[in-house]
Amino acid sequence: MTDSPGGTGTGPAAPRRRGRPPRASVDTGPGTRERILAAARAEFSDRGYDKTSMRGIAKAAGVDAALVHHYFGTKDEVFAAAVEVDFEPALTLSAVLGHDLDGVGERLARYFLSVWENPATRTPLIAVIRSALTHEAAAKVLRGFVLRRLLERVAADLKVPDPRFRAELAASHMIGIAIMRYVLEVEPLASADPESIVELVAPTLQRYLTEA
Amino acid sequence: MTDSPGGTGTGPAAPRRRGRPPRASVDTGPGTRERILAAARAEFSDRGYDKTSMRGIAKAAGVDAALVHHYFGTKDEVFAAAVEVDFEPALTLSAVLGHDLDGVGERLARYFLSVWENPATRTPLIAVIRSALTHEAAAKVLRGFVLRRLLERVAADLKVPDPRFRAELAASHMIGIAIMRYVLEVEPLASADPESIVELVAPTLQRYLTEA
DNA sequence: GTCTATATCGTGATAGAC
DNA sequence: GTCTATCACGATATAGAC
Repeated sequence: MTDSPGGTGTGPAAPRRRGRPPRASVDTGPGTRERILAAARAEFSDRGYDKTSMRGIAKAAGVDAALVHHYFGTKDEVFAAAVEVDFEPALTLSAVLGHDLDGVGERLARYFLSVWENPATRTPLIAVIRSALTHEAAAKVLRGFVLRRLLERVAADLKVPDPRFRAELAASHMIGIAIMRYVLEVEPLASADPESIVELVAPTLQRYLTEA
Repeated sequence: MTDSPGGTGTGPAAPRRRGRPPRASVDTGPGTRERILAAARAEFSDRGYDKTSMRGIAKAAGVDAALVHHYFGTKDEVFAAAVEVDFEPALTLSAVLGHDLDGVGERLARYFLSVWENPATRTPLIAVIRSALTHEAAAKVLRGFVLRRLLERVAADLKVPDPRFRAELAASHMIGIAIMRYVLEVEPLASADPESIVELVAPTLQRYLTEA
């Protein structure tokens, strides 16, 4: 059984490579992979998971559709790679929660807006939120990563009854703002000065997170 | 012209109704049309616009797919008919905003939760929200109807600077709560007692809508 | 490594039999 | 009124030529 390349010579004995790793490992192309990822992020962010097609990603990246499959495999894997945001929130969150809880509302509001005002971090976040309401994989990302890890971290430092509940109320407000301002782009919220939002929202967060 | 039922007696003279309107007015079926609408609401609510198919609606309603087309025409029309909520918000809103702005935060929070706790009103709302982030027609419904008409009505009564902005901040919080509690079903928010939510959220709304 | 060609499926919508 | 049959289209994914 199992042809060894040499064999007896009876057939053409096309030497079928045996040990070749299944997925392209060398990655010679210049920035092809990165271009595809950037295009995927933009597409998922603009259209959400379902309405984004592999063809559309490929066209936006200027490559062939089969290449996307070649690099990432299935569509779900493209999505996962596209929204995988590398910033480590634990670090920055420590600075936000910081030493005491005085002024945590304002620091949190400002941190939240800074993340969303920066296009590099905003794009994958919009992609996740847009897709989370209709696609289960995206919902898992939102629930598991953003909410679980962030909320647990925040709730751990609170000194109020039902800290998890308080943290979720704060999060619900920020998610609502993100949707209306960055996804739905409802005016005048969409064009409002970030500082004017901080000014009004900070006391709310402060109350949820600290006031008994 | 036009046969009178008695006639001359030549035929069996089955008395054909004369004024019969073109589209099934009598609705002979038990509640076929209503069953389709209910199934459509459920499907749109569970899956969002894009992932809901005419075939799926038909199967859930126990009818043929072509019937859905026959009754409603296009998929967009089915959606429009399914989410068209008949409650007149202007009336109830008047009671919420009421005479003075004292306690408007609590009345608004309680009204908001009562609408979402009632399955009859919740289902089409979830359908709209689920679809709004990916489907333009649904976004139009949310933007134009819910936000425009409700927000304008609320903002008109406020006595603060930037009333529209204030009303949107309040709305963003309620939308965020609706998404986390009813769509994503994040715990413990999803199972929390409505009154405990009112208790914490009411002061926030009150401040946004009244405090200078 | 890159792309052409294609297999397979599900979609919305329509025409027409009964 | 209800359903069968079908069209035209776009989707994911794969096989294989160069």
